Amino acid sequence: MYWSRTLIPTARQAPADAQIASHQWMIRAGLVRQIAAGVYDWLPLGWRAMQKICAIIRQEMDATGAQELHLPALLPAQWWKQTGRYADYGPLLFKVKDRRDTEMILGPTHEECVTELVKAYVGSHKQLPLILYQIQGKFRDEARPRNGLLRVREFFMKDAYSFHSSAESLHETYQAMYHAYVRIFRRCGVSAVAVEAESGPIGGEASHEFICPCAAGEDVMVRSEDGAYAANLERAGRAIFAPLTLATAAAAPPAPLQRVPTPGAATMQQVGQMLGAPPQHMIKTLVFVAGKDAPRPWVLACVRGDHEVNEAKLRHVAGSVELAPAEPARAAGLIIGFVGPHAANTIPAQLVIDPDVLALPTAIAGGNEVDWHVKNFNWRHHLHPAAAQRAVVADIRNAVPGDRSPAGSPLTFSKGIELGHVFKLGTRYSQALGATYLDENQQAQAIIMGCYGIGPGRILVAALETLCDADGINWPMSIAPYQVVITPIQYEGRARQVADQLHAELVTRGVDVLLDDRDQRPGVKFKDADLIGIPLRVVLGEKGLAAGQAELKRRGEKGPVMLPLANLAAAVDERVRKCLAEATL
RNA sequence: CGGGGCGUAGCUCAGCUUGGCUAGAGCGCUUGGUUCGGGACCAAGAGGUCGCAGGUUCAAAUCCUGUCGCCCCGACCA
Repeated sequence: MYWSRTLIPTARQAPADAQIASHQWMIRAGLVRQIAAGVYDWLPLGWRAMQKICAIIRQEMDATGAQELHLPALLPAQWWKQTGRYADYGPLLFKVKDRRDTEMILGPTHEECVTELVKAYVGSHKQLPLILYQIQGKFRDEARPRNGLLRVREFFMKDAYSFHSSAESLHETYQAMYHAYVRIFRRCGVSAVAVEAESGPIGGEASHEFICPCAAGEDVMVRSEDGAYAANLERAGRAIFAPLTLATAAAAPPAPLQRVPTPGAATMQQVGQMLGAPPQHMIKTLVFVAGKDAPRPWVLACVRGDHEVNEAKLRHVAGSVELAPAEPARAAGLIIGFVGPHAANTIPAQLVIDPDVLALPTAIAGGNEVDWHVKNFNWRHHLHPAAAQRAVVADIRNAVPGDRSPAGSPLTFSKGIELGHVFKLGTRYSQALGATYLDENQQAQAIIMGCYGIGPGRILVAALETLCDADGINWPMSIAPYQVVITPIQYEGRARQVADQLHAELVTRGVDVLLDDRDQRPGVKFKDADLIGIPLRVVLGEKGLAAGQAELKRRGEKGPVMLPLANLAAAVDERVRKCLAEATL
């Protein structure tokens, strides 16, 4: 490709709106253009990189025996209501109506769609296992798109879905996908750490996330110093030393609950300041409702004042829960902001108590009346037997620095970008939608499923976040929009002749090459080449040509190497292959 | 959804407090010339519904009201 015929709008300045490095470089290098919050044009250069990433994903998916297909973005809302995800996704789901008022959605993911497909055509165990995948646009009506291309409303996604007649078969495919993912990220030149994850609203039983460590990431991963444990924050477990029960909790010398006024102080910080006590000595009690059908029972989650309730962990012990709306809770006597565990003495609520907060012999807690807290709370003395009987002690808080892994190694916390996610879904979707097969005994069984997602756009963002330098992008050879840029110092005479010929030969050899034929000063061409980050640059200058030589320089390395003009294309081609091979190792 | 900030040329921004001539600068763009190994210089140009609507006023980029959009923090989130 000749540069003068491309659309590569490089810019000296990034727009003020672009905050993170990847976003700034993407715009300065002319990869994308923003259209609306979380909506972007992919310009030719960015689209080439994206296609390279997708090609690698396709190769690795195909190698696992998966088959690519294409599914619509526009989907009937009906399917989503059937699986319950219409409600679960809530406002995150893009909803549209057609002219006949039929409710449709723009798919954020395609479990329903692909399950309906398989339901229609797969009826026998002999047709299983089956792996299907798609790479296409998906939609989410994000509350707040942000961080450039990291959190957007329309995005590309590779989603693979597997269908099985046994848990063993699912496990086999899960492992195959896991290893394919490791290869994909390595080939794309981005680092990725596999961490245990919650499967979230998508449902299912086992799950790993692949996270690229970098400061701009929105995910928190938790790893143990011994390297044996890695999980995301939502999932991360911790070692509980000397576990307590309500019966063995510390019994402080009996002291009556002392009411203390805390006008307007509904947060731990406010209460702590007002009473001059650190949050570690306070009990935070959050009100949840459980189940789906009214009357939904109350669940009171208690953690230490300086800790955060982890809803996923809470669900493991209390089932499906969500934060209670303030008004109904207040009507029931649970004054949000001033709730204490002893509310369970008078209200039939289940207490779920984190071990750390149970270890407090005497604590400050909500007073169960507006603008009042209590001092001297003790679990043994101030909880009635009935309430204590309903109570459960379990790890329900987020891990924090200072915690140890389940095996006892200190935990470290770092940020990262979620690049991919693999799930064992089980039969959640097949059951909801009636996708069954006949087994050897002619019995109908729900198909067992797995699903495996990768965000190609996030791979690109991760590459930019981790590989750029002061001059611009430094693409890995494998996903660079062009592999080689030819830069004649002046595009005329001998240099032009050599440049044209090298370009033609490289094209013939299948090398992605860009020839900077613009009438620009050398400085401009060098700056632009560095900015858009082409891995190999061939410079044709007067002196070199006179000596029968061209310069070959690797982006990011100091000096060039001189190559003879004879067999120049072959030498460049070989260098490209070498770089590609290194990435595949 | 709560809090904060911002909308003036393709990009970065000034002008707004205290209303008043033809709305400015740098970068980018066009034309001509001189240049040519790391974002050149000179000269001449093109380019604007000052986000939109309404209001106040003799007069609005500037003041008032509403509205739309974008960014950041939080809440939320396969």
